[in-house]
Amino acid sequence: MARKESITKQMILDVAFMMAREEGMQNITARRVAERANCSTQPIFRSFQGMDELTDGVYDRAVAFFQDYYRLYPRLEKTPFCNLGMAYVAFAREEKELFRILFVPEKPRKSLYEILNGSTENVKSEIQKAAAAGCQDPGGLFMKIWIFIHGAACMTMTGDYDLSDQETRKLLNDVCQSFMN
Amino acid sequence: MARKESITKQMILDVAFMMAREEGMQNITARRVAERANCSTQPIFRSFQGMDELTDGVYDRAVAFFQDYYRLYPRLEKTPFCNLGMAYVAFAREEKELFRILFVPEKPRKSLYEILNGSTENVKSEIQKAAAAGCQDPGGLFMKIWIFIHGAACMTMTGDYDLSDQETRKLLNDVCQSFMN
DNA sequence: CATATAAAATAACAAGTGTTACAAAACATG
DNA sequence: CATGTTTTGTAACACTTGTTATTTTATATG
Repeated sequence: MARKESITKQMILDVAFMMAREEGMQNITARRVAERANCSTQPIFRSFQGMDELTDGVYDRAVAFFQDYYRLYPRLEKTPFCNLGMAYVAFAREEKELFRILFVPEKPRKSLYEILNGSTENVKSEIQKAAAAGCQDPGGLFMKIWIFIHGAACMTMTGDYDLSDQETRKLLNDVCQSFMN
Repeated sequence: MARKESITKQMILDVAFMMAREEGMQNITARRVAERANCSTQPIFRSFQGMDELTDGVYDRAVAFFQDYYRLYPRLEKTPFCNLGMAYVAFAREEKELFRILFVPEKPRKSLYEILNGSTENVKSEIQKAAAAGCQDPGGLFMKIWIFIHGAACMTMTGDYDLSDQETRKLLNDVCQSFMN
């Protein structure tokens, strides 16, 4: 009785998300999304109320993407903090635009902690492990480490920090050691 | 023999810099600058080849502004590192847009180190003091502290870190202590 | 004072934006 | 197969951007 849908909401979100990943959120425009989806701008505005709703969807995908990235990142380090640090810095290096969208946003959406709380239940439990292992004030310890990791990652994103995984590993281990005492 | 210039290059730069300070670089447009300068867009394009040249000038002013800010910031702390940290975090809190322009830029201009080298000759000399005071590898120490400070400042800019000066002071002292051992 | 000349204002152009009105096309059901 | 309904494409509107052509304005010098 009616025409078959050929450009789905998912397809549009896929295209827009890839564009955000490659060029950043501010370069997403209706016509450019349409071009990359090989269609006119019409299917976009059928699936979304407006460009804001589309970029909101892209943002949500970025959150999920990071959480998957972190969940699947190999845990090769000695402590959960170092694992978190290695993954976070690697994300900043490999996904600069997404890192900016998520962790240095111009318009605040979710806070760092909201994003991480979807990913770091394991980390939180590991904080308790650290506490059980004799560390007093594990919350303060986590804050310090997190600030350090965030600094290294932000500098990685901008190119002001460019160490190898091996060097980063050593740095994180050193710093964690320093903070534990 | 000719009309007197009433809108100078300096006036335009002043206006554009204040706009960058309040709303960020990406909101600087020819017409908005003209409006705040109470003139048409014509004097802008007489003084500058194009908007890029104007924003370059704004960036240079931002660099100088930070360097002045840092030079004049009171030195109340026990170590030069803590002084640097307090000033840097305060700048991130009080000048969020300028901090973003300078230290989390989308298009890289000057690196962190280039900007600081205009401000931190004192810091560099203090590193040598630290070395003389018995610290081995003062360069590595400075890097760790700088990463930490940068993390705290970036989180301050985005609102993910919001501690009082007193709490920040304690945190910096703790962390410096940790790194020194 | 008249005038030449530089500066500023006006107004336009071309390009790009979000968004929407309308026409064309495709397809499931009668 | 015809038809009605939904999706898609086309084309436009209103707006904003950088930039420039042209006109108006002010002023230092003759």
